[in-house]
Amino acid sequence: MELAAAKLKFIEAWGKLGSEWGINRTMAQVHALLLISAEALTTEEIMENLSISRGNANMTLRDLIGWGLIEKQHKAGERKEYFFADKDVWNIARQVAKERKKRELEPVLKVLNELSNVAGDEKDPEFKTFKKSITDINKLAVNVDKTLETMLKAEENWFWGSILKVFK
Amino acid sequence: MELAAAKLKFIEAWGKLGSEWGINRTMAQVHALLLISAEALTTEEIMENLSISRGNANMTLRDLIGWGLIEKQHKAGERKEYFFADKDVWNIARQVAKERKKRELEPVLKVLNELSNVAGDEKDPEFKTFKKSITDINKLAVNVDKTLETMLKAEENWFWGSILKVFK
DNA sequence: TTAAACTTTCAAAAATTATTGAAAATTTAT
DNA sequence: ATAAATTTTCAATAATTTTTGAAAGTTTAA
Repeated sequence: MELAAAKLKFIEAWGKLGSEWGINRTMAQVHALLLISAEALTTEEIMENLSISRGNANMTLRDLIGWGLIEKQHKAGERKEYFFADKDVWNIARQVAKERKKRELEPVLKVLNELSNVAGDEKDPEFKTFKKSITDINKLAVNVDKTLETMLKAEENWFWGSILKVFK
Repeated sequence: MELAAAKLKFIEAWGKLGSEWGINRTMAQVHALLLISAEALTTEEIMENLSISRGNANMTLRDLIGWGLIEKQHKAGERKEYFFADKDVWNIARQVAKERKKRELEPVLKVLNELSNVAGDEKDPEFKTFKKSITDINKLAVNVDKTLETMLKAEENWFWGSILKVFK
């Protein structure tokens, strides 16, 4: 396969994966494009490459900066902005984990905590079932949260070394 | 907070979480409803409880069965079908992990593997960057895959015990 | 059989989400 | 200051996803 075809295929696959996990397809594609670009690209180049509008490119790039996945660069003597992706895959994984933990896991943990304290009749099967499900989900969520917390602090080798060694 | 209000709040939170992770909101809500129901429910009851149409309820229930999260039950002397959710949260987590691994991770691993074999000019920075990104992502994905594989086979206590002990 | 009870299907409609593109805003060089 | 280059905004439009609801299909009891 040619490099150009391979790039297209990767951009498509990354976009699909993103959309299956609740991340805007275009955002994932722009990220993919920058991930496999040796050089930083301009908004113009990204627009052309992915056939998207200026407005879309601008908003998507802003979001990607918000996720901590890309950064703006400036070239000496040039007006326009260049965009460059962090290529360290472990950094990327941590950054995504960090953002999703903050945006999605933490709010749910908060709700689960509130719901853990609902008072009711211990003889009522409906109450008992509710309470048990909430408590169990809460425990699982806390474990996931702790593991992510560890991952955020860890070096890649140490993290996978620890996990895979124990599981071998 | 009243049990009724707490149930509503949980259904809403579970639905929101689902939609943020690429799972249809209604599907997550039906799952939530059954998770906190002591008794199996009929399609009719689910429709009323969540204010959704018969068609929607039917399709959603079929999908949930496809995900292995709920099952049909029949009551002696009754025509209609009842639906009941597995309440074991560790089973649920494994089931979701298993399905998403199969549906989403494995196809991506396949593509990454193909892309790992793209030939090109080692002197070309574009080729080198592409190759390195793909190789690194591939390694990460393989590690995730192995960890999920272990999780699928593991008992809850053993799994979290191993992870959290190492990380303490 | 027949018919009532119940479930499934799917084209059309509604709701949601993503994208466009042109105008407004901003920045920079002169 | 002026104007060209560039970026940002956002109302309108398009695309996608979800939901509806009524008709068709199936099952069961008598």
